[in-house]
Amino acid sequence: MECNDNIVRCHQCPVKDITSFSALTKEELDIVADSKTCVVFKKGQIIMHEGNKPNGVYCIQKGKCKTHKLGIEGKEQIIRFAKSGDMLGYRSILSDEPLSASITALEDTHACFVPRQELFDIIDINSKFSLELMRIACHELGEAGKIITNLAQKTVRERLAEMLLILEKTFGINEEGNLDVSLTREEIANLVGTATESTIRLLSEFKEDKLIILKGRKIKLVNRTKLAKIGNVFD
Amino acid sequence: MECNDNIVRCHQCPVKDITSFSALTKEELDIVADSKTCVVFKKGQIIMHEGNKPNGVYCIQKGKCKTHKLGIEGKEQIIRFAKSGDMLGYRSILSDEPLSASITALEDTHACFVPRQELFDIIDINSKFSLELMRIACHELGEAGKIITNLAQKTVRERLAEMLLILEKTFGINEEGNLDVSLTREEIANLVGTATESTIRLLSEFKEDKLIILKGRKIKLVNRTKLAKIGNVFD
DNA sequence: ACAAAATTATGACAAATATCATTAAAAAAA
DNA sequence: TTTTTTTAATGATATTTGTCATAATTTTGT
Repeated sequence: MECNDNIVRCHQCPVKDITSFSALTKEELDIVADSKTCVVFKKGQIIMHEGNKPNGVYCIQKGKCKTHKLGIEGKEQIIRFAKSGDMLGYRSILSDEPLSASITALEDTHACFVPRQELFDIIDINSKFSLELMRIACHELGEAGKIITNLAQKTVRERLAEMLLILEKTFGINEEGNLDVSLTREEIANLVGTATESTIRLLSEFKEDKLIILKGRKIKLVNRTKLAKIGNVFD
Repeated sequence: MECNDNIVRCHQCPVKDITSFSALTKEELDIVADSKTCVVFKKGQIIMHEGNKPNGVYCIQKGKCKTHKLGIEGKEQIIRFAKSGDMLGYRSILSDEPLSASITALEDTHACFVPRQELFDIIDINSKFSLELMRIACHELGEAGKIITNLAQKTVRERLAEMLLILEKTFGINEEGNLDVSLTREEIANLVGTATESTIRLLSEFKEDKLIILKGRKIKLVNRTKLAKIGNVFD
């Protein structure tokens, strides 16, 4: 799992410019490069565990993760996703609270661990970096408000239609034109906030109505306009 | 509405120590004191409007507010509350996005407006203040995750029971022992994410079952243990 | 490739919740 | 206070969604 070959240092990291670390000076990036550890998580592996106190954050170089909380009777609720360039665990570090959710790799994921202290050291000397962290946290807070409103007011059908569009926006599509993320029906249900059976039924309906094409876990969106209409998506 | 009598300057402000401004030096607090404007909002008045770009934040000295988003067909969704010591509009300012929600006074509310530029000036020179802002935003993000999980997994009945306990925790109780906040049934519904009629019915049930006492908008919690059990509240 | 395990699919039914309609009560305005 | 408006209460009914059961299919591990 540990692959501490710092041959690719942060300065050459392909995701450097899309992370908060883009706000760092060359010297500050040295601090990160010297203290960071490279790690690979296998598909399905838990990266961070709800309730724990992490010693730092992970910066995803390549891969996809889900952030999920334990709900009633152990049922998983997926809160959000993370992909290349995203930082994991910063909420817990910056609020000085235990992790409010677990993070699990959806596919093999390469990430760099940056220790807590180095983060705080940089926050202390670089207000641009601090602002960038605030921007991310506050943006996420706005997104959370949208999700809350949708969960509270939309039907399962509406939420599922919207979620398919969100998944495409988040992960894009692959060569075959399918959503570039593989989720079980149960995971989709845990994301939409419904029973697995309901998700299966509604996806089948969408397929019947030629809005999507299903091939196992491969999902291809066909009629985005109609999906947006069903999902009451206006933006 | 404007009451720019700076007789009570920030240094003597009763809520100074419970706000992020507690991280400021005397000199930095001077900057705030010199640039701030005192304002009073009447009950029901909109303080900030969803979609707008605010020019600064409000710091609540006294009063209560609701933060609410427009949902499907104009239906209001209450996202969170704010009270003495809370800052309004910081999410939008720090993410440089339009307001994701409106803020309305639930009762006459005294607040101080601090212009955007002064905030950024202080962020630039005081990392302790920046960290405090991050702490608040990240804490709220954790709370949002809990709300998402509850909305996705709990029944309306469970959410209403839990919400009564949350309202008590947030606003406390007054001399008469009632929740120290006055909300219409519709507002409670818009908070819980259900139809007004369902809220009315369930509150009546809770009253029947001697869990609460209702007198118009006055709500007194009687059996908190049972409410917590119904609401699947464990903490 | 094969067996075992997990996931997906579908039907039947139950439960929760929304909607619409109407009346009663309370709060706000004149 | 009195009137007007808004809010609360309640019944009847429709709709949505969840639950349980079972079978088919796919994925995973060996």
